[in-house]
Amino acid sequence: MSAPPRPGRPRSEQSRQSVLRAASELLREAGLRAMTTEEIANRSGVSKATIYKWWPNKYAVAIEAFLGELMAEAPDPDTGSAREDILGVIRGLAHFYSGASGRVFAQLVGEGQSDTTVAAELQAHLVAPRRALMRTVWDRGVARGELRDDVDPDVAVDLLLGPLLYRLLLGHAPLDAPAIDAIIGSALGGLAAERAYHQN
Amino acid sequence: MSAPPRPGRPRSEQSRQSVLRAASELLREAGLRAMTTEEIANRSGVSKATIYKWWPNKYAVAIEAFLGELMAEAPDPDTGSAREDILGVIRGLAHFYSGASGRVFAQLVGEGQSDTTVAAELQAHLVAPRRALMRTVWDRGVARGELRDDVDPDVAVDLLLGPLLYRLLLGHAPLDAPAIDAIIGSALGGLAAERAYHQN
Amino acid sequence: MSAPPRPGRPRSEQSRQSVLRAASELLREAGLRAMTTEEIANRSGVSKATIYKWWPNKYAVAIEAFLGELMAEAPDPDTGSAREDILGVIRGLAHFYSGASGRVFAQLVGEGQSDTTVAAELQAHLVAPRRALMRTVWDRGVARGELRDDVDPDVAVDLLLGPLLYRLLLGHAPLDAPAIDAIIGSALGGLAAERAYHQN
Amino acid sequence: MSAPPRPGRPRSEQSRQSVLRAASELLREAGLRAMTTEEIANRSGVSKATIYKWWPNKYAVAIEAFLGELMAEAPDPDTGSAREDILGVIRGLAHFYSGASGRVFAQLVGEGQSDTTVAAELQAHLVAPRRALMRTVWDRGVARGELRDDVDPDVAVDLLLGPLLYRLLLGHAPLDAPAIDAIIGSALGGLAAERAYHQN
DNA sequence: CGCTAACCGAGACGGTACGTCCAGTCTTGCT
DNA sequence: AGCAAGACTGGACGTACCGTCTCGGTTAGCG
Repeated sequence: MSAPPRPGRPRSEQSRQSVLRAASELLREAGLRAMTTEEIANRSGVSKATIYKWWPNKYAVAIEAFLGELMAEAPDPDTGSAREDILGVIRGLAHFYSGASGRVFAQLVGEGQSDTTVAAELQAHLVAPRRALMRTVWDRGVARGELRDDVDPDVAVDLLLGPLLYRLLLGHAPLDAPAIDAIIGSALGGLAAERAYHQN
Repeated sequence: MSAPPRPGRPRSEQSRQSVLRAASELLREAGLRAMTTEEIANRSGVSKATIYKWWPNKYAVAIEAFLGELMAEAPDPDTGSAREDILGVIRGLAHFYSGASGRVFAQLVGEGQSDTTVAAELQAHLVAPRRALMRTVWDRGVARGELRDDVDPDVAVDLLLGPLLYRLLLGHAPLDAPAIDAIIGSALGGLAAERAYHQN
Repeated sequence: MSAPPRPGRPRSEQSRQSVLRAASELLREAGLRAMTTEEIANRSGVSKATIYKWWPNKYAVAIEAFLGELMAEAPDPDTGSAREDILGVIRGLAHFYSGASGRVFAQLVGEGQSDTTVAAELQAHLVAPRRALMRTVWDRGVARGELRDDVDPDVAVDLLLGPLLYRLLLGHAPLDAPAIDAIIGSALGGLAAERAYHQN
Repeated sequence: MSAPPRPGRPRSEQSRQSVLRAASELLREAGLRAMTTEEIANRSGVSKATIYKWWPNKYAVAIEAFLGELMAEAPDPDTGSAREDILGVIRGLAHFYSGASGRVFAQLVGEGQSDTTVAAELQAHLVAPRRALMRTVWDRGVARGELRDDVDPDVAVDLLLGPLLYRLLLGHAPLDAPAIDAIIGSALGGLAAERAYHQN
């Protein structure tokens, strides 16, 4: 049931948490790049050697700290209406992106462009789960006949989430409630004037 | 009309080009982060002091080098069909994103998450022009009655470009031709099963 | 008579010997400075905590390991001739200095320059006994009238042993048999051309 | 005549001196082992990177700092008497060994036991010159008939200098004036009771 | 045609963070 | 109690890169 008692002094849970807490604060105060391992060590009272023993570099710490904060996964709203479900998920996401966490997330994505490890971690822990949730919502809507069954689900998810990321990372326009509603509305309704226009 | 003739030796055009060429090579070979000013100086035969005299830091060099390569702006296809115009523009963009330039662009966007200056330069020189082009195409489609006139053009552009950026930056799915066509097809046709479903 | 039986598990003699044996090997293979407590622990199968429980630091382990190897003290030759006695002692010493033990000894002396404890241990266990032996030989020679009775015995011992240490520690010349004989011969005979020259 | 003007900014002589001065102070205050490169950088106002550019490690800095302090080489007394010449040189040396410089020198010799580079530097700059001076004095004494011509000069020098080093490094007895005189007196006069005793 | 201002290559420099290493201590649970 | 295993603090190490700063030498174009 519990972990097999391994010999030797066990890893200090308190140290782990102090490090993650300190990293979390620094991420908000200074940002990912400006945060230094040294400062994490100072704030947390945990020595640099210990930090490097458990994490390969500050980005790994940042990701774990960031994930720890998200606590619970975003819940599946399941309102009975595909449109409302989608809006629910996306609004939650937009709210997350708009706050301090959004900046940190964006910086992690940025780092991921040059650091494969960061990208993989992000993919596994932050991107995939959200795509999966959206996929669940999508499949339900299709099953109920509210959403098109001739659209590749991956494409559909990209169409719903892509614009948010685009705004978060390029920052050319806000991510407020009206914007979200307009984006989702247009994604569902389509951009072409005539339905017949679509013939893929 | 032309530059007022200033006293003293004029800036060396050859140095400028050597630097940009060297930076360009390094961007492809090593990536944005791994590229060092020192190495640009070595390869170009231009001293670090001169580089710092004309550019504030290596990111400015990278952006200028990167822009110089793009040469001509993407042209407006203007085929007579809004759908074809959009496909033309997006296919060109996807091709660009899929190559080596795409990686560099992604790294620049990544850097922009922590560096306001980089973000602003990207916005001005790489993001805005493309949005503008897409906007032109969009407006023409609306005028011809092929595209909806009740959708905010900014939202429409986000819907068309967002999924591409999403795939480029998160890398969860490819950016090949079939994917592009599916994305654009779905964006135009909408995700909802019934047109009436849309009522924004 | 025997040790008072203390409560609890007694110190493991086997651990002690494993540590000393491992330290001994490492001293020869890597030298005093490069030898780490960690490695002693690994090789000996004795934990670092146990090592630090019984020795204050790695130098103490090194000294004890080193002493253990010397086993028997150098014997007093007592040949009947002071000259031969001196040569016997010094030759033994030179032989010892010339081998691997000599390097270790030199490194310990080196460490003693910055670490008082090491210096004191060396003094007590390695330097004093040899000086004492040499002093015994000296006194016997004086008593027999072979050696001068107007020379401070400490000075005499320094004169006989000093050149050896000098060669060991500065390494400017070898410590082979002819060199030893020449040194002792000159020390006994004196450097001045005329005996009368000496008038201290 | 002067150095050929090499391109680039010349090495800062001021930095060099600041580093050496700071190292010198620290050697006296803290000793060789306790002195850190970091602290040299702080005191001197010279960055660590610059220090590591010009010296491979703190021991190289220490040696250069130490040598710089010795300024002039010890002069050849040349009094006309070999005995007086020897006494002059040795007394100067003993005085040097007895002071703060002596401790530093001893620590350097100690370090030299584990670090070949340090040993070589010491040999070249501190040991060899003194042996050379002593050799000069020796040869003159031999030429004048005051010193024995049947003793290997290297052995003679070892006999004169060895006991000093021995006392410096093992610290079993002082290096004061009477000790010096006794040592040199005995070295010249020899330890054997009868001159005939010597027959090497 | 020579003056002079601005250019430029070479490379030293201060600063800052990095990631590593080792000494020595502390904490488990087993023997 | 002793002990193996191994986590932990503290602090120095040497490296790397950034952006600034001298040097000496070069190169327009004005006077």
